[in-house]
Amino acid sequence: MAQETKNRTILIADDEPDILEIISYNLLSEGYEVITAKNGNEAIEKANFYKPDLIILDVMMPGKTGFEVCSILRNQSIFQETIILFLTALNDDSTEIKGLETGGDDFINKPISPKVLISRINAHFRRIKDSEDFLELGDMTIDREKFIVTVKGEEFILARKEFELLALLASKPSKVFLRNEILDKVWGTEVIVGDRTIDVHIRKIRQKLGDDCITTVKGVGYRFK
Amino acid sequence: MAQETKNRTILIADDEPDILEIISYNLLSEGYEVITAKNGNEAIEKANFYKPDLIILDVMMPGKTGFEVCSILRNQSIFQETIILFLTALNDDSTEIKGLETGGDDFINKPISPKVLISRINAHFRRIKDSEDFLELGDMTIDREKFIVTVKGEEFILARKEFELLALLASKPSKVFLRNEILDKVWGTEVIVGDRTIDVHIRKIRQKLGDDCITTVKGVGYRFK
DNA sequence: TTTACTTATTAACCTTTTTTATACAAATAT
DNA sequence: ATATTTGTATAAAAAAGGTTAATAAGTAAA
Repeated sequence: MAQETKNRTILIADDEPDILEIISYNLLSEGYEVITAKNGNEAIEKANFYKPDLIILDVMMPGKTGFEVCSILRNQSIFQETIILFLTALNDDSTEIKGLETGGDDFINKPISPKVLISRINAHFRRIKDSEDFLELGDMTIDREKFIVTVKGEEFILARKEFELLALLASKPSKVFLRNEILDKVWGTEVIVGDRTIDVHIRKIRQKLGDDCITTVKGVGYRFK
Repeated sequence: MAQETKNRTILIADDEPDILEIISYNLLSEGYEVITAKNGNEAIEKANFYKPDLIILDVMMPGKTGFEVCSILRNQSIFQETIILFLTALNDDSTEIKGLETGGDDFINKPISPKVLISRINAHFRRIKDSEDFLELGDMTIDREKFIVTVKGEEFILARKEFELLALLASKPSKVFLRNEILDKVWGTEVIVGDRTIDVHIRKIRQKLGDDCITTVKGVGYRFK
């Protein structure tokens, strides 16, 4: 399992440097990208900057507690789907329940066995499959790593925004993506673009791959296939 | 949280009747449907029959162990997405790791706190939300995510207001929605539209899906089916 | 660094669809 | 029967999206 790179980023927030180091070491050797934070506020900043796939929060931290960090992040739309786990030495039921009800996905007691932690993390990732690197949809193929789209064996080269837009729509075929949703995920929340920008990109994709791969749902959004 | 029905089924397999009873009681009062099994083979049979959304497996059971049951189920495509949790008194790391690597989603040590168990179960269900976006009503199907309405397998495309109106009426079949209620929920409180607007939309829905799906209750409002 | 080229965005304008208003017919209740 | 409410056709208004071309911003090669 180890060695190869997973393309998945994990943020760990804990005020004990030892814990940070042990966990980092183990996650790195499993192939995860690791970001660390020493307190709650740093965790929020780094989460926003690195947009990790999974976040490990110590409950007791100076400044903001793990629970507070979790609620704040869960209120941001980009962290709605992020896996969040709590870590704590406080081994009591009500704390655990509070953590899970605050929006946490798992709750792990210290002392931690690195192997168990990794197993749990892997188990959580097993359920997430949207960011797969290679999509095969009917006669179309989308390779996120090589940035290549294939229709009936023929290769097409899309520009980056075109590609990301297509990949997003294709990640859930026949789901209608709202314009806001598209803007959030392809352009990010900070960037503001005019209201014809999406259309123009859609048009270019259609021009290259054919009109029928993306359908418009007027007043709502766009849908793949 | 308790009382209302969740429309979610949980299968519990354990050879200790006491455990079965305690967990059943707690899950039932949370609104879950509960199925029980006394051993591994029974668990497999009942899983296939009831197709539960979540399965709780005791590791040590006569006949087949929880791990064996898990592998067998995971090999069947219908249980690929099912949430599976293990329960055991064996509190050691390697067992836990084995459980998670066998395809389990969570691993809980006995003795169990029913409240913690429920919190964990709720946390797992929080990630699965497809059933809310999808309505199935007789021979009609309304998919809020895909914005598709289906009648007897045939797909219909409705405009946004038409869709929202239908989805509202269908959200509580046979409830009569007052005109004001409809205006509030579909148009919002600020917008003011003429008094024939609803009728016109109702007409268009009837035109597309047939006259009988929405009935008029004169002087009161409209009702689905 | 400059040049050539690609990509991203915007603005202007066009087309289509959706939504609403109007007018009148039909239905229903009192 | 009459007043009230709802149904229907039509058309206007509004909204949404499509298209094109121009411009800005990046990138890579010379």
